[in-house]
Amino acid sequence: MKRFETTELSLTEAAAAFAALGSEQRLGILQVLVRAGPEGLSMGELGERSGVRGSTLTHHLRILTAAGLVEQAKQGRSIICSSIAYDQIEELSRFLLRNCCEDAVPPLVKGDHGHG
Amino acid sequence: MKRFETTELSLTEAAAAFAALGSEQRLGILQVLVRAGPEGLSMGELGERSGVRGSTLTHHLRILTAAGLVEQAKQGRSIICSSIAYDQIEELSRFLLRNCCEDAVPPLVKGDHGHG
DNA sequence: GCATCATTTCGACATTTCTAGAAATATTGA
DNA sequence: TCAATATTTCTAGAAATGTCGAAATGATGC
Repeated sequence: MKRFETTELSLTEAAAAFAALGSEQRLGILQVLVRAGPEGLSMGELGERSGVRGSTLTHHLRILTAAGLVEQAKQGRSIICSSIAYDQIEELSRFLLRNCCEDAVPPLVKGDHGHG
Repeated sequence: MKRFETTELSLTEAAAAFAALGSEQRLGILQVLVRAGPEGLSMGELGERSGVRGSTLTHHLRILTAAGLVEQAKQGRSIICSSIAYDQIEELSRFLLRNCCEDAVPPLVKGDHGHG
């Protein structure tokens, strides 16, 4: 999957992003990156802090980057990973609630049931 | 997993909730429920609108309710399902960004990188 | 009790995802 | 070029998940 623009997420893209978050191991990895802040960490450092290393770490990072949740940039012989969850989360939340109540029974107006 | 209180989500609970959302099929089901609004739909009606029926639908609904995203209530010989994603989404977003930058290098103050 | 309708449980099979070791690639410095 | 470091690709077995039909459960009305 390619990186997301400001354009709306498709069902397929959103499901992939949620699936990426839906693993304790990957959520832990992302948490380490969120804690590390925008400067990011190398794969090696990330592996040490998260407890996931080598090919397994590569595997999970591929999924997280494909989902648009993490960015990777080459720097010397390291790969620096940093969370870009900040942008994605909002988009995913929007996705979940969009079209809310569109098919509800007539007396109920779109968005009019008090959940914010 | 039991229903969530206002208490903070654990890593395990959050991962389960995201995993529940991480299937195109379940996301479609949830979308139908969100569109239907708070009144909800019976399993049968939900099956027709989502295109997922019988034991497969039961299977996915079990996952969605366990994740705290859908509620089920018996009514006559039907089971009425309704989305409670409204509450859960906020909690999940909070989960993803919590502890942000906590481990960042000193010059950077917690939360101070302009994505907020 | 019996027939019917709505939904779930069970069991089997197909598919996907996870994990990890070994080999491969790429960068750096001597 | 060689050795060391950092990471990825390849491969395959193990584990989890998804799908579906058939039988089972449970509610309703006659």
